[in-house]
Amino acid sequence: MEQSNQVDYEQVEQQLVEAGIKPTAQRIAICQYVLQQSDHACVEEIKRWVDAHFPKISLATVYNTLNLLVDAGLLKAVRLPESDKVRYDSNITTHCHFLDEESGELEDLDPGAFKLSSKLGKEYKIRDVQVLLRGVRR
Amino acid sequence: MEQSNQVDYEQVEQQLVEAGIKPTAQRIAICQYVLQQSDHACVEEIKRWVDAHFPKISLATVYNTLNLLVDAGLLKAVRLPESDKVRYDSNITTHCHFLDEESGELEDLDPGAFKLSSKLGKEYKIRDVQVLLRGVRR
DNA sequence: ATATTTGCAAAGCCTTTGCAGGGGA
DNA sequence: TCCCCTGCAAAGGCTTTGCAAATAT
Repeated sequence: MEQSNQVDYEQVEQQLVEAGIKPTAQRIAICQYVLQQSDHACVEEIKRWVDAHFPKISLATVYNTLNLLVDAGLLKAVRLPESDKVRYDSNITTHCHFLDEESGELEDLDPGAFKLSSKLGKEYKIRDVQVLLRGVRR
Repeated sequence: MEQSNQVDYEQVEQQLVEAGIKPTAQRIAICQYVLQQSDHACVEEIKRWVDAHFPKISLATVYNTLNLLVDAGLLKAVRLPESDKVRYDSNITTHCHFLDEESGELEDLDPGAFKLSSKLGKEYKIRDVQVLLRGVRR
């Protein structure tokens, strides 16, 4: 497991090109983790993974790349009130998060599990919806 | 306008006592703003207001007091992905926020304007719900 | 050859903390 | 008096930035 397989590599490379981002080796490495494998990872985790799978990379490059991906719309940045750390979510569809306040774990909820009905006036143009449920899971 | 009136003062003092917080002059000053007048203010704004209405206070005390209020449940901390700054919300009921991405303004939405229905399994014990709509308002 | 990207280190921003001095009960 | 609070300054954590060296086309 955790092998950097060829499929991921090429798929990610193509995603970058399509987004107008030059697919450097560092960026591809980061994307293999962040777009394909990780789940709400923070920079620290991303750096750790890349360090284990790529000869050498600087923290600054990790940050630069993640910002690039967010700006390109390939990734969403998520920030929880209790932490200074940004988490990165490759699920860019509108979905709902559940935060287990005991474990700190953040998970995606089944989109069918809830429904948000809005009766907002037409003056509101909604571009994104973020829903965070917090509690505990037994 | 912006007078520190007696009604606010006493009301806030009582809230603090009820929450088990010693009502010092600094804390009351902060609360007069943050519990009574401000709307999603950040520390910077709070400090500015208090400086204008109270002889002298340190930034550390502002932070300490806000954390105290949050821990006591009198205030909610809100953090938007695009900012490092925490905002403080005295509306502690479950409600929905709208962020105008052009002005950066955060407003409460009418609770009747939307509804969140959840069909989550019983293993989920929800303690809080945070909904943020983002977009523009014409 | 030329335009980008990388990497290091330093700086930046917001928030927290240690500790001495001060004030209220 | 005694305890808690305040305020300063320093530290802390995360992220960004400046700039020179390295890289790719």
